[in-house]
Amino acid sequence: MNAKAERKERSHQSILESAARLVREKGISGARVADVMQGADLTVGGFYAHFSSKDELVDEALRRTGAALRDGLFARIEEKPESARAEVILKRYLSAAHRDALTLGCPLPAVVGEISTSAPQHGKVLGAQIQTLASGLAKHLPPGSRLMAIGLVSLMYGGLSLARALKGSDLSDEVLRACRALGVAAIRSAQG
Amino acid sequence: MNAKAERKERSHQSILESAARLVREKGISGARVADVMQGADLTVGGFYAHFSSKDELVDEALRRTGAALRDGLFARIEEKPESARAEVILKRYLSAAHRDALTLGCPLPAVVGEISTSAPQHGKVLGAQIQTLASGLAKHLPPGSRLMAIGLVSLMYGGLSLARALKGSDLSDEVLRACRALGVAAIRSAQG
DNA sequence: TGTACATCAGTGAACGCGCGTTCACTGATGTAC
DNA sequence: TGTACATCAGTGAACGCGCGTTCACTGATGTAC
Repeated sequence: MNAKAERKERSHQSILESAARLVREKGISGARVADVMQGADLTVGGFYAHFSSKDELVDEALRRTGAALRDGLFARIEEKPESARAEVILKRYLSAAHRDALTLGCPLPAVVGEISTSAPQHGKVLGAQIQTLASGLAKHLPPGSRLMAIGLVSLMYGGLSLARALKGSDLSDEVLRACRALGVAAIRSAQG
Repeated sequence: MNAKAERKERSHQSILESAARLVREKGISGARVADVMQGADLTVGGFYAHFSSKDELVDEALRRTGAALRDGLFARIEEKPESARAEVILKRYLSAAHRDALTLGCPLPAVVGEISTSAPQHGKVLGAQIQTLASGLAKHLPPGSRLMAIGLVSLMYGGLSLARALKGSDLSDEVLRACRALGVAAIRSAQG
């Protein structure tokens, strides 16, 4: 029970990574089980040896993409001067690079809209991810800025989401620019 | 060709209204043709006497919901003192009532996420709606506030979208409150 | 160590259901004379 | 005005396809003795 279990674990991770990519790019309903398996170099039938349902996979994929997003946003943030950190996080999130990297980065734009018509557990998972993200951002704002962090997360999500939906038009770039300006002004005024 | 044409026109409007309701509530893919027709007290088969495809219906529904949203947001806004107007619009949009009125109000939360995987024309229509909304808001901000208006629209959309996705949790109300605070601060600082 | 059997991840096809679209038909409204 | 025919919005069933899930089977890995 060694090589066999290891191989299975590798497959499990491949499936999750493939699902994470597809969920970010096409949302929950857009991430078809057959496509997920193909992305992991496997065939559909084997899926249920790893997950009891698509919904279970989606829950895990949401947690994984949330963690990956935070890793990226907060990476090496201690290297920046303390007062610049929140601004750096905001600008990383609201960058053209992040908008264009569909299979990486934030899953929220693809996922939030279909949450209320999908399995209720997904809403719980998403809520937890958003809380965690806001808390992470709040650490780089003055004490007592919990609500401000939530507002900034909403602004970031809203901007990225619209920018992706409008991708290819001038408006898409303007949205990113406008949200960065609005966010930066808010952060600076909070820092007094 | 009178009573007949009138009846057809009434049906046409019923179908559009039904589609507008369903698109706001469940998004594009969630607004099934059969359900739309049922909502208009008609049966599926008759649909294609009115629209050549579901995509054509969706385009018209998006335009209609956009116009209805603006009507609501900007209604009787001249009755308010000039300096309070932008704030009133922001608060109308980011209200719990608007969050809870799924079949009325803004279609963006249900629709934006699936735009990039749906018919390209829908993206065009949506872009135009967003432009128009931002322009309408800009009229109630100091001259030259186009970018600020775009940022505010992004914030409003982001907040409402998250609040609807998180509906039922405390976080949902906090999101609305946080976005109102952030938006109000931005408007006031723009007004100097 | 070798041999017979057990396990189980992965395959590929099938099943059932939902959805957009099509189509033969109906019956009320309208037109021709 | 009345009568025979034409039109066409709306019906209800069927079609085709996509998708989640199931299932009989395979073959490599592991276990018992």
